[in-house]
Amino acid sequence: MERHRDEQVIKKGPWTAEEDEVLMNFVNKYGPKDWSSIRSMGLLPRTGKSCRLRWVNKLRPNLKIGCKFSAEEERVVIDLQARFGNKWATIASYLPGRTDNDVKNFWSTRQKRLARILQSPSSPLTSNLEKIKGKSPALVHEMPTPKAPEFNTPQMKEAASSSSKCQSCPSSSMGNSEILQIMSLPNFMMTPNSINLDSTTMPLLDTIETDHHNKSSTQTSLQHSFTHLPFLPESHNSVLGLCESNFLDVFASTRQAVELENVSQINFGSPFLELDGTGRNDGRADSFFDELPADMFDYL
DNA sequence: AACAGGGTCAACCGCTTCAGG
DNA sequence: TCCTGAAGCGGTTGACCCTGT
Repeated sequence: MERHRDEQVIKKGPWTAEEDEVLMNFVNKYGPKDWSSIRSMGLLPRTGKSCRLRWVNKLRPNLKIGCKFSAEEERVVIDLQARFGNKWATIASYLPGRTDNDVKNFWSTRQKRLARILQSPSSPLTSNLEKIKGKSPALVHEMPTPKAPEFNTPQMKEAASSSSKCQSCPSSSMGNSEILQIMSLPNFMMTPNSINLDSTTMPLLDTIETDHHNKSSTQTSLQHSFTHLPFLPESHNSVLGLCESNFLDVFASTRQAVELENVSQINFGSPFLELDGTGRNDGRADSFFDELPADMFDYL
C-alpha cells in the first residue's frame, strides 16, 4: 500500500477475487478502456495501469491460463524472436491466448537455462578463453572471467586437447575450438533460423577458418573433437551428425554476411531441423541445442 | 524432514508512444 | 507546437511451488 498525491490509498500486490469481479463488471459495462476512471469512480483502489495489466494478463477472454507452451508455440516463439527480437507484444499477437507477459516469461526461462548450461565454470570450453583473448585484446574486458577448467577424467583431458589439435589435420589448429568457444559465449544465441551476434561473437567469427585449405579438414577436426567428448556411446551418432551437416557452412556464411552487410543477426532458414539429412521438421519445437543429446549438456 | 536451487508466474516500474486539448 | 495524461511495452523482481539432495 502506498499513498498517492490525493491521499487516496493505492493498493498493490495480488488481486483478490472480489477485485477481479469489480474489474470484470467495469469492462463489461464500459469496455477495456479508461482504466484510470476505475479509481476515480471509486470502484477500486488500483492504478489504471494495474487494472489494465490485470485485464490483459488474466481476465481477458480466451486466455490460455495455466497451460504450458505447446511444442508448436515454442517453435513459433523461437522463430519470431529471431525475426523481431524482444518484441514480446508482437510475438504474442501470433499466439492466440498468449500475452506478452507469457512470451516474455517463457523466453527468459529459456535464456536462464541456456546461460546456466553454457556458463558452467567447470566447462572445458572455457580453456580456450586465453587463446581468444590473445587474438582479440579489445575483447578481454567484455568476456566473463572463467575459473580454470578442471579435467578430472582421462576422457576430458583427451577431449580438451583434441579440441585444439587434431592428429588427422595437424595444421588445422583453428576452427573447431573456436566454434565451441563461440557456442559457449553467454550472449551467443542460435535458433533454428538464425544466429544472433554481438560485439563478443563477431570478432571470433574471424578466427574460424572454414575454408582454410579445405572445409573437410576442419570438419574432420571438429568430428574428432566431438568423438572424444565424454558423451554416452549412443549419443555419438547424433553429435557426429553435426559435423556431417552444414554446421560449418552456417559459421562460414555468417562470417561472410557480417562482412557484406554489417548486420547483427543472420537468418539462414532451418538447417538444424534437418540434421538427419532427411529434411525432417516434425514440428518439434526448440532451439538447436535441444537437437543435441541430453548428456551433451550434462558434460558442459 | 529440512534445505537449496531452479522454474514459473504475477505484478510492478520506468520509459516510450500516442492522442487530445 | 507544446503539454499532459493515458496506454502500451519491455525489463525486473519477488513470491510461490516443485524437485533433488
